[in-house]
Amino acid sequence: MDTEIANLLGALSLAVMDRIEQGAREVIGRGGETPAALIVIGYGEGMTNEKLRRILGLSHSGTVRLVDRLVSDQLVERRPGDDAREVALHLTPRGAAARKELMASRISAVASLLNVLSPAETKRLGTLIRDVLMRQDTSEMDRFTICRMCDDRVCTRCPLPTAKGKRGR
Amino acid sequence: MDTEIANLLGALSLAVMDRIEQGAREVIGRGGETPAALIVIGYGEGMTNEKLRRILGLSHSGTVRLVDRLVSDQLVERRPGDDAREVALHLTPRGAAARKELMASRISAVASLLNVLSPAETKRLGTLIRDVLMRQDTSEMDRFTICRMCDDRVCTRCPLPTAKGKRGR
DNA sequence: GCGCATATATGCGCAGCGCACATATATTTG
DNA sequence: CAAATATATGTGCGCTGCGCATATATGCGC
Repeated sequence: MDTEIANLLGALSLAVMDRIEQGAREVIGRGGETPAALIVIGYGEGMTNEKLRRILGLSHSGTVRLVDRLVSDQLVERRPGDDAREVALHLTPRGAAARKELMASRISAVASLLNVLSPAETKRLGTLIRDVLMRQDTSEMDRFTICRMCDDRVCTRCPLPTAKGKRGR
Repeated sequence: MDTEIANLLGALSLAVMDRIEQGAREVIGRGGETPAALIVIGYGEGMTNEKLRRILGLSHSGTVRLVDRLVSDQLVERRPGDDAREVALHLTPRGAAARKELMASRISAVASLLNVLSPAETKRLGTLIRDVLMRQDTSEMDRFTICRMCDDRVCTRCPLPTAKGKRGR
């Protein structure tokens, strides 16, 4: 049955995200969309509050307060944007370091679940996951949303259609 | 690279959980571990607060307040347990209906991502996911935790070692 | 300049959760 | 059997994460 496989993927995804979120909380001491925000801000220089908001799927105020937390944790700083209405978000050195640690923690959390497969099985699984992602009908923003925790040092060929999922534009 | 595949699984898992959580919030108007709690309570009659706490990975008080919410939403009722210290949690008719809707929403959310694969590909993916889960080194409680959103009408042969993952015991 | 859209910030409140503590019932031990 | 201990639940309090409504500042078209 197809639903049985959907159920299995749901269970695996839950296990994966549990581990990712736990690791993220250990690294930066924050939960919710805060770790994703740190990663997204690092994709490009000068991410704005508004773009971040759309990628994370939060409200305006929620995003402002999230950035407040990142600023007070000295991981991010607000600089004036080219457009004087905008705030350009930049990682501090501490923020860049935390971001790297965050992504490493995420990869290692997933890998620890995955390393029970043989290399051949892993490769087959990778191909299938790539196919699933490649064939999704995603808007530009959807792609950034799905990729909001992705490790851009590792994801050199993002399968999502028509974008690399790497730039904060 | 192995880490590349880990990254892809992380991205897919995030997409899957985003959709599951959004659907759950639409069905019962609550987030966090509340939907999982409703599903877990439905696995068996007389789930206790303490067992629930361990499965969901929450604190005592967090669990009590979570159950308070379910009770005030008239989805769950507290009955005296066999052991007079325990509270036996039971779904109300409304709770059982919400639970079914919750699980259906979850399956359909995952299936909508998965239906881009051919039947043969889907089957291969199912086999690989089953292998990943089957080979995990999980404690008894880990299994309930991983299965805390599983649809017991669909998951007739849970791959997790040494248990069916179906009973609330 | 004026009206409107865009981007950010703030006041306020709620959901979800943990810590510390209190209470009630079982279980073990002397 | 009584006392100490373990187990299960409930409560006061506060924090994090977030949304709604509103206010302010800047850009853009006319």
